[in-house]
Amino acid sequence: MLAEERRFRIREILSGQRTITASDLCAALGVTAATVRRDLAALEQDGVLVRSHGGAVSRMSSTNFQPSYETLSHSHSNEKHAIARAAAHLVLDGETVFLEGSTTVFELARGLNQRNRLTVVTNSPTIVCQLQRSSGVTVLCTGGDLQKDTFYFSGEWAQRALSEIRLDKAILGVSAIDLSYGVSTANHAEAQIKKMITRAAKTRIALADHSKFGTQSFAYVGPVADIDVLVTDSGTDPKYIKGLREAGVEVVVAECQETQKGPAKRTHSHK
Amino acid sequence: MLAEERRFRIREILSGQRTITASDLCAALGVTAATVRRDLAALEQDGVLVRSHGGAVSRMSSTNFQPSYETLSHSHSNEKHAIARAAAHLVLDGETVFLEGSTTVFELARGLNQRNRLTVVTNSPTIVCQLQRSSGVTVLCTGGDLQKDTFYFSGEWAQRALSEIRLDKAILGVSAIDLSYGVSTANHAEAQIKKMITRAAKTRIALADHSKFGTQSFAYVGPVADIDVLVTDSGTDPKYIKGLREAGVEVVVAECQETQKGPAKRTHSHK
DNA sequence: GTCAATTTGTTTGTTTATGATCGATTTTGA
DNA sequence: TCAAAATCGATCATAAACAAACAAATTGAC
Repeated sequence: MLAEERRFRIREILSGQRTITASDLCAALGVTAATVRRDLAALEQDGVLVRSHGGAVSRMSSTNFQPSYETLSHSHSNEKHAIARAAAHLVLDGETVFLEGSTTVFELARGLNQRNRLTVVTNSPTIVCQLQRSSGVTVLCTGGDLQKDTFYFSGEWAQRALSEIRLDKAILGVSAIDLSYGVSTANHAEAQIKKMITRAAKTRIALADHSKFGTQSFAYVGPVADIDVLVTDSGTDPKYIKGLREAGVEVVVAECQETQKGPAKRTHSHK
Repeated sequence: MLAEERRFRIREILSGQRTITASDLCAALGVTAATVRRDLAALEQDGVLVRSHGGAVSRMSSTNFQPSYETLSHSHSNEKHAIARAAAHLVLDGETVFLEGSTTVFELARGLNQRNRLTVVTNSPTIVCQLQRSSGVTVLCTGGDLQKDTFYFSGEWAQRALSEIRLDKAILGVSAIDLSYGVSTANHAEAQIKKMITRAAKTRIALADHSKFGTQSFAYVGPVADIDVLVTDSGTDPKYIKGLREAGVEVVVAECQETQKGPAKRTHSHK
């Protein structure tokens, strides 16, 4: 086998999964650890991956494109997974959906890779990268100015793109939700974009884990009644769920399945 | 068997598979390794394939899993690095530049992370991700439809965004350049975008390693005179450089500086 | 036919890729 | 905290692939 072919295979594997161990690669490629290490070093030089003890992490599949998000995603990650999984069921093949950049929505995007005839519009480069190789998903991006803190696009180009489309569904992360004040967010530009997404979509799906409830943030987005479906986790206070349902919001409570991990094949996240 | 016939067979084989080993070709064509190597060298010069130790990788395989530009990034990486480094010097702090998605340009983007007051516009999500953490660089993205084969944005949104801006400099990867035919590319949408970038920029900088010269591709972009500065590597045939300069193009030849490699360095001047 | 130009095969020495070995380092588990 | 296990980086040996020079075969022109 050509060395180039081998490295291509490693890229392939890393496009399907975020991490890979060196010993797995030895087995998969039929070469010794020394060769695998050399390949990984070369690919790291190319910026394809980042090596870590025992294997490597993909740089192209974008979770580690955003350090701030990654640190965030560790907290409540079980809940986020459950919410993302539940919300993914609400997206049907053949639909056109907007995915707004946020950790939970990104989690959801990963689950859409195998879909067919799905059209995804997003303002998040991370989500674009995540879906780049899924052959069954058409990806559009609004473009715009990149916000360095939140890592998605806003500004005139993004707004105009949003003003020109109509979507079956929009999926939004929510950073603060309060029954009386409604939905709010820390960033003015983000609020503006969220408002426009809300206007463009027939069905508005909001994702919020239990820590977001009863909080208010700087920039107002809209009343809770603007939300059609809200997906949250089982840790949410029932009074919020009741209040939302009274306001006409369909609430989906995602159950965290398998609380204890079995023979976990997780990569170590220590630094 | 005629040499021409043999090389055609190699092209045929490579249209069906992404890689081929030299020994397989010896067996398939009934010639010695020396002849195969000569054929591969000729086909590489034509831009049909890229040689790698033990065989060659097709450059035409867009049917394949990954965009070829990503696959090829490691071959010629020395030249690409040199070109990217030289081109980065042409970008000055305070300017507004367009970076068009291609491996070499991506390489360049990595070198811009430390800049100050730089504004980068791009149609490549990869470049967006590359520059996301650089505090001194403002990033804008055209948005648009994501091309699954080449991995950048095109389409109406991208075109309109480009029609509304004026840039100090545009940096474009070139996939095929011929003195008489001009610049061309394999993809119609890409050609369209390249034309618009050319129109929007005051100074047009093209990056092309030596393998791109003397080749033609499907979609016409424009005459070589549209290029203001062309950066290439030292492996380019002087006749092309002379021709470009006669056409009014400023040509920069990037020298591959010998890096950490050992002392045994010999200069075998290619042709 | 001869002769020159081209192409192909062969030889030779060099370079590259790979696997094995050996300490050094890191991780893991007690 | 320590010790065992795994992984790493560096180095070396070997075999394959390489470039270059040369020789042999082929081709085409005269």
